[in-house]
Amino acid sequence: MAVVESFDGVKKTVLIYGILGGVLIAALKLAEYRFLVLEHSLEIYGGIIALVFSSLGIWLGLKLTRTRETVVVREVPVPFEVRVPVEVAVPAGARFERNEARLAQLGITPRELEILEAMAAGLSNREIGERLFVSENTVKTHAARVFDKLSARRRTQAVQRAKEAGLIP
Amino acid sequence: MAVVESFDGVKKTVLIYGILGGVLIAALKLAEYRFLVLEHSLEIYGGIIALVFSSLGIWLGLKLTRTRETVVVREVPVPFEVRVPVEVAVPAGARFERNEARLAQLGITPRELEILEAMAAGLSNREIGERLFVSENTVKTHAARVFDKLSARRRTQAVQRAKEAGLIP
DNA sequence: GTCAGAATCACCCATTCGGATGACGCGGGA
DNA sequence: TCCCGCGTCATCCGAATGGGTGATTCTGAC
Repeated sequence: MAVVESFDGVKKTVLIYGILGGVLIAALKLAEYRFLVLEHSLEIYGGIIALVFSSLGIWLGLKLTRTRETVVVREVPVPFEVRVPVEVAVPAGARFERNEARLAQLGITPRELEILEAMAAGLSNREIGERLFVSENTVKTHAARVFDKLSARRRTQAVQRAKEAGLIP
Repeated sequence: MAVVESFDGVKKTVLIYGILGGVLIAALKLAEYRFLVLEHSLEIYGGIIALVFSSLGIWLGLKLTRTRETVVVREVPVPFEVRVPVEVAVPAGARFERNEARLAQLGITPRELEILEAMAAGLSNREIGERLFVSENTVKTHAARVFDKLSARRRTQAVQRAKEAGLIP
C-alpha cells in the first residue's frame, strides 16, 4: 500500500496531510456548488471521504501498533564459543527454533532480523521495502548493519551465516 | 517467519477491504434515496463515512501489523549441562541426499551445480572463478543459465529454490 | 531532561550482478 | 562426418548491491 508509505515518516507527513485536507476541503466546496444538484455528487463525495479516511485509518492503525512489540532481551553471558556451531547443526525435520542467545550476542534487532529473513527468501532490497512498507534506502541501511554484525560482504554470505547460526530456518 | 507470511495475505485483505467498501458504497447509495435526501445532511453523511472508514482502516492497520508483536525474544539462561546432550542427540543432522531426479528434470549440468553450491556458500562470482580455475565471465554464464533453469532473478532466490528442491544441502 | 538505541530516509560512489549476445573448442552420437 | 550439448571466454549495458556519511524521529532508560 503506497498510501501508508507516503504517510510514513518525517514532518513531511503533517504537511502532506494538511495539504490533502485542504485539497479535500476545496474539492468539497467546489462539489457543493457545482455538482450537488447532480445525482452522483454524493457518490463522489463519499468516495473521496472514504479514500482519505481509510488511508488515515490505516496510517493510524500502523502508527498505533508499530512499537507494541516489547522485546525483552537479557544478555546472558554464556561462553558457548565452541558448542554453538555444533548445537545448531540442522534440526532435520524438526520445527525451527531460533537461537535467541546468538541473536542477542550479535546484537541483531528484530527489524534487522526481518530484513535478514526477507533476504534469505531471495527478495531484492526494493521488494523487501515494499513488503515492509519502508523505502529501499532503509532496507539497505538495515542490510548493511546486518552484514556488519555477521561479518558478511554479500547477502548470500549473510544468509549462509545466519542459517548456520540458527538465526533463520 | 510469520511476518513475511502475514504480508503474503495482503492482497486477500485488500480484496476483502475493497469488497466491503463497495458494499458500503452501494448501501449508501440506497440510503441516498431513502433518508439522506430529506435534509441537507451532507456533513452527517460524510461523518458517517469518515467514521466507518477510519475504523475500517484502523482495523486493517492492526491486522497488518498484528504479527509483528509476536516477535518476542525470550530469555535463554541455559547452562552447559542441558546443552551438551543436544550435541549428541543431533549428530550433525541427517546426511544430505541430492534430488537427482529434479536435477535432471531441470537440466542442470554438473558444472552448473558446482556454481550453484559455491553461490550458496556466499561466494562472489570472482571468488567462484578463482576456486574453480575459470574466469569470472564463465561463472556468470553458468550462473545465468542456472537462474534461467530455476526461474530465479537473483542469486539469493536461486539458492533458496535450489535448497527447497533438494539440489543443495 | 538528557541520552542512547532503534528505525527511518537520503545522497554519493564504487563494485557487483544480471541480461543479451556472440564466439570457440571438444567429444559423443545420429 | 556433422550436429549438438557442454564448457569456456568475451563485451556491452543497465540494474542491483554495498559502503560511507549524515540526518530526523521516537522511545525507553537513567
